Amino acid sequence: MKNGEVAKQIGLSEDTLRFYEKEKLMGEVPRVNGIRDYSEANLRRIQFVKCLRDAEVSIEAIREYIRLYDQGEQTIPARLGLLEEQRKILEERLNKAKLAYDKITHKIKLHEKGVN
Amino acid sequence: MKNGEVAKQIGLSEDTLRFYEKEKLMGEVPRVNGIRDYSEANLRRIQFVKCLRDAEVSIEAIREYIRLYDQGEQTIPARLGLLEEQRKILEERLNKAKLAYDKITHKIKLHEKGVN
DNA sequence: TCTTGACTTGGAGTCCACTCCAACAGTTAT
DNA sequence: ATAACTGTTGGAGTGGACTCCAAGTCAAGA
Repeated sequence: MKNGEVAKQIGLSEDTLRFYEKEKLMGEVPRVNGIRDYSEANLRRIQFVKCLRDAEVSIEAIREYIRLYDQGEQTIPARLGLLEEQRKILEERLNKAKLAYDKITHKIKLHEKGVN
Repeated sequence: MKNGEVAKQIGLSEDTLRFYEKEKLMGEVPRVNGIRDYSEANLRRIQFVKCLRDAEVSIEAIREYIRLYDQGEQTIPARLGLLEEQRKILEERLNKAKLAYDKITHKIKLHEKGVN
């Protein structure tokens, strides 16, 4: 599958896909006549990366996770540590979003009641 | 209350406080001998802005909300629209964070079971 | 054969939200 | 009164994550 098709299917720009490759988030991407031909494994990884990026996990953290992953079994403890860390960050973000959401909801309610 | 004290109390850098003022997020900040002397109203606003920024609401959106707020009652409908919009964005973010969180949790579980 | 269109690369540019800095001023402690 | 501290301004610099662009290659269709 070529870059343009993947971009369309996954919902990322072609540039972003190339950028992620440069940033070592996707491992080896095979070429046919110099043209990218993403494998199934590539696609799964892109999906995973996109999911993490959607949740605003940093490129840096994703790269580190993948670097470990590609080194095999003995990095599992390190990977676990990294995942837990990201989980904490996400939890924090969730809480902050929730808080702002609630404050906004509260403000809306005040408006609706004509209090404000 | 002076810039440094406010920074310490609220948990923002002094530069950030000045930056927010430049970006029109704080309205008038009174000066004594050219030195900022934040009022109670200023402080409440800073708190609110911080809460929104913690939830990653853009400076742009915050500025717009505040611009409306400072124009009084007749902007309430517009403000409501803006708040609803931000609420939607936050909801989206929450969902994405939740999704990534779940995927990561799932991956951790797989590791714990030694599957991966 | 010529054009169109999708692809390649390396590198520059953009946007956002800060963050740092130089140069200066006023207050406080010794 | 001199140093240390805390503040001021305008403007430049930073880091992250893209996004755009020029110049080129290659394959397929009119």
